[in-house]
Amino acid sequence: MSTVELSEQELIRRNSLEELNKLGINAFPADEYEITHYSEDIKKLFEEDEENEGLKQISIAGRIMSRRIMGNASFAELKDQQGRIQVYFRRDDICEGDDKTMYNTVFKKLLDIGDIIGVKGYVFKTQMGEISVYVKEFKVLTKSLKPLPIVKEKDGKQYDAFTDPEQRYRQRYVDLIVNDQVKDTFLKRTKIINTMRNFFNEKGYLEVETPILQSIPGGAAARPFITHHNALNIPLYLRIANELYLKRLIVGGFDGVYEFAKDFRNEGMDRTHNPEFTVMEIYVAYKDYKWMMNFTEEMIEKVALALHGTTKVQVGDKEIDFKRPFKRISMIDSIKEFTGVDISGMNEKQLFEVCEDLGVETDPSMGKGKLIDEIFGEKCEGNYIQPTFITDYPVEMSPLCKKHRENPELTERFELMVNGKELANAYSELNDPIDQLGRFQDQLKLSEKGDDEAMFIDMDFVRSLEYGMPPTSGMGIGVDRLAMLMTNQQSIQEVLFFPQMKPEKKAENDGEEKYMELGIPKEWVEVIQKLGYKKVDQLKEVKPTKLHQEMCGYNKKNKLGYKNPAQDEVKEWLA
RNA sequence: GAUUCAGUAGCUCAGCUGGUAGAGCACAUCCCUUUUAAGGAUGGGGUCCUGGGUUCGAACCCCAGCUGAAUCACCA
Repeated sequence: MSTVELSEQELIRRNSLEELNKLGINAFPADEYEITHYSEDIKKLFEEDEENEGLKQISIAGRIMSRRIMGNASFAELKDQQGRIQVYFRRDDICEGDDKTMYNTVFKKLLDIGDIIGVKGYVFKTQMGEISVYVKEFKVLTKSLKPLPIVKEKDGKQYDAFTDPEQRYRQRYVDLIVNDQVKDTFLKRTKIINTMRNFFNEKGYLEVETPILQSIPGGAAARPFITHHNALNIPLYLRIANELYLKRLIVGGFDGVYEFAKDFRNEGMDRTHNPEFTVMEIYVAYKDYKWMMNFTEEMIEKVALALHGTTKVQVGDKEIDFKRPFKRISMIDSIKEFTGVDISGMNEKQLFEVCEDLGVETDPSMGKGKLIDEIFGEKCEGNYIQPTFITDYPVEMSPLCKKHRENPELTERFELMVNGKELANAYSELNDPIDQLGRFQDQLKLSEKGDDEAMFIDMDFVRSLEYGMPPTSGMGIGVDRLAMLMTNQQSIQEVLFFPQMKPEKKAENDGEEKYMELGIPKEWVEVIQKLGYKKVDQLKEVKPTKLHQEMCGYNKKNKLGYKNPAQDEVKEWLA
């Protein structure tokens, strides 16, 4: 990077780095630094027993988050993995002899907020009553060259918070450094996943991995991302679901399999959709969707308890209670409840009329299932704030789901609605290969009719069913959305470390060489670009005298100390 | 994709009706002290998102674009 592009504060830090080197201090040392304690543990241990022998000699490391520098004693705040702790530097303790460089120069002048240091010393309590580390010795572990946003806090209120969403998501590392509450969300996310994983493992179910690159993107209805395999010379798709692979494993004889899967869908992005997202899918043999409802309830209740110690979770301005059992209602009953219309047994034409009456928008490509789904989505879905199982979906909507044991127009399917949105989806899995093939073919017809999200046919999956899949129930749950609910975040970006963003646009400069070809000295190229002439072509349009003046002016203003070019030289470059 | 709002110092944000670019924190220099959003004084720091236009004059008005956010649409 050229020096003209650096801010004043960055230049000062680079300068400090050089000064450290001159003092023989490596600002990026290679050797291990021993850590005996972390910040929060120290505070806890000291609270319990101020005479704790283990705290008389400790070694910690972390990032400097604030400094209060005084004459011969200073305070700083170190941030480590657990949190923050104050450290106390005294000149004459750090520098025992006459040489006070380590304190006066290294600590006071050459270190900055953001630098990572290691500290050895003992724990004590200051006059102000704050548990702190008395520094006997410190070591520079990493110099930070960019200034951090400064966030101050008092009584839980933040001052000058680092809030710009774009910067927070693009530079999540900065977000994590300065915004302590962000880390907490992600710790909870992991805790959610671990709770589920332990729950499954205790039941003896097997965690598996299935292909992400698939030649047929099956198992759901969505537009896939396409890529290409060179050696095989075939298109491959990033998976939109892993369902069909997990069921193949049930065929293969595993009675319970699950996967925390990244899926990819090439669709719109908004507060609840990211192109890559995490879904947990689980399949258990010899069970049905009723069993799965109980299982799902139990799992979610466990997650809430693990996170909050209670089943009640605050989400926005609502309190959601994940205590078992959840309410259960069939889709048809739900529609009856919210619209007063009983749609059972209606044909496509009648359903179109119902939609018209209710003011639900339709289009001619819609089939029965889609119409019912549309009514439900418009009129019912948003009403389910407390966890509710919606059961028995129309057969057209669910090509992988077993027909209802009592009504062949319906399927044995449920979705779990929470806070007005779908959270989980489950079936008694369709295991009749003939029925399955027929449903796939119906999907193909839909796709020919113009439905671009109808499913692809996976003949190998049908073949696997022909060998026989035991009756099985499967469930999928959106992990990101579960994390949003459980951590009270309104945006999926807040529960993904690195949400998808548009690429940062780079200012398109012509390369240095192009300028130098014109005879412009290297040192001046930066200046000319900084003046706004990012392309060589732009130079052709500017008067040499003007450019000459601008260059000399810049040189003077920024005290670069370059030798100004003669006007004739400038004229020659532009000739 | 549509609409609305926003983009000014490293960060958070002011900037009136178009007239010399501002504050707090951070940074630098000096003084002082077991301080905690903790001191005091002084100072440096800007492509006012980009490109056009209107104007004697644009951070401000107009047009186009870029980036982000919210709502809607599409999409589970």
